[in-house]
Amino acid sequence: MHDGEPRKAADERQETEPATADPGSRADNLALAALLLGAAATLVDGIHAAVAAAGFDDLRPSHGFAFARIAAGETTVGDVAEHLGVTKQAASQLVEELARKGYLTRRPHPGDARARLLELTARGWACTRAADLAMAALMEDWAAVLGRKRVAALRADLARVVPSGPLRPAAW
Amino acid sequence: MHDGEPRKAADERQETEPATADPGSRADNLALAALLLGAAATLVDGIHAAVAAAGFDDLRPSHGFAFARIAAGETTVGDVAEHLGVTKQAASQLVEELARKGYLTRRPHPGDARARLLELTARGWACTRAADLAMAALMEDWAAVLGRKRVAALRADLARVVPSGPLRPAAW
DNA sequence: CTATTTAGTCAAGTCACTTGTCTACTGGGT
DNA sequence: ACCCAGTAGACAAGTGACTTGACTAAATAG
Repeated sequence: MHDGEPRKAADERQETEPATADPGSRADNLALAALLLGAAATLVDGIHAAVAAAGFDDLRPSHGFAFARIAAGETTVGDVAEHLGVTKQAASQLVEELARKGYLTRRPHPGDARARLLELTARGWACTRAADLAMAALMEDWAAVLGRKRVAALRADLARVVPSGPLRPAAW
Repeated sequence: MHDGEPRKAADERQETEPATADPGSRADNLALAALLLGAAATLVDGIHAAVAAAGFDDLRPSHGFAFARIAAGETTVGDVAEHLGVTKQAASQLVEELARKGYLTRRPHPGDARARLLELTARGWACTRAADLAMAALMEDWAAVLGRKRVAALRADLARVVPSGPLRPAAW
């Protein structure tokens, strides 16, 4: 935060306003912060509600983050732990719960007898598909209001300022 | 991962509204979702780290959400509870902790002997100021990359699609 | 072949929440 | 004035998702 040059290094035109003035009022900053948190909450809550409505009502939002990693393939408990930012013990408990509820199976790792490969069951895939549909529906709503170009601009702008991370659940 | 649905789901809707047709690919949706969650996490973690570095290292991010409400003035424990989306008991415990650590005081409510008005101490205000500075610095960084106009556009676009809420901590 | 690291689980402790219960105070109704 | 349902808040106990600690078994280095 605020490292290096406060001088502009951007290629966009912004000389119309004094760049040394405040980067937005306190109220504006607070509003943007509230909007970003609200957007994230809307996303997570919306997907969670849709998934629950689709019959998968024994899951919490953070389970979806584990699904995202497992669906990528070649996943172990340790991978889930690192992805979610929790201990291996916590990931092990979470995986055990998902296996007990029929969302995934654990099979021996072909090349390492200590590890176990996690694979989604049909139910797990159905749940993932429901989450994808809910997310697409939400984005469709946004596109209906803003237009696809502005949604794309939103994505592009955020990509330039947000450090890419492993898409882990919020921890606060 | 993608074996679930190669189906394109070409809806019957014609180009009556080109903006509502295809909301974007699954990868794009996922990317935007990841960016929004990442932005929220960056914000919260950044502010929390800056506040801790300023000497207020005995606070958790969710305390900041309580500060935001209390700083607005005329706040009771029940207000904090509603604002944070937790029970009154949880809010009471949180307030007790903040009072014990010297961030706020509880004084009798002038018009209701049951209630107690919460007020930030000098330390509480200093902490709030540190959080504001950190937030402003982060926004300045964003403005340095995107330009002030695009940050404003970000705020305006999000305001159109995100339902306004009480700025409460994430619960997932 | 021994020593160290790694994957995963079992067990117990932690802590921010919850529900349940209580007191004290408010305010409206008859 | 009184009664009484409703509200503000705190105390106590329980819950559950996490943690640290200890352990087994298997891979890997030397």
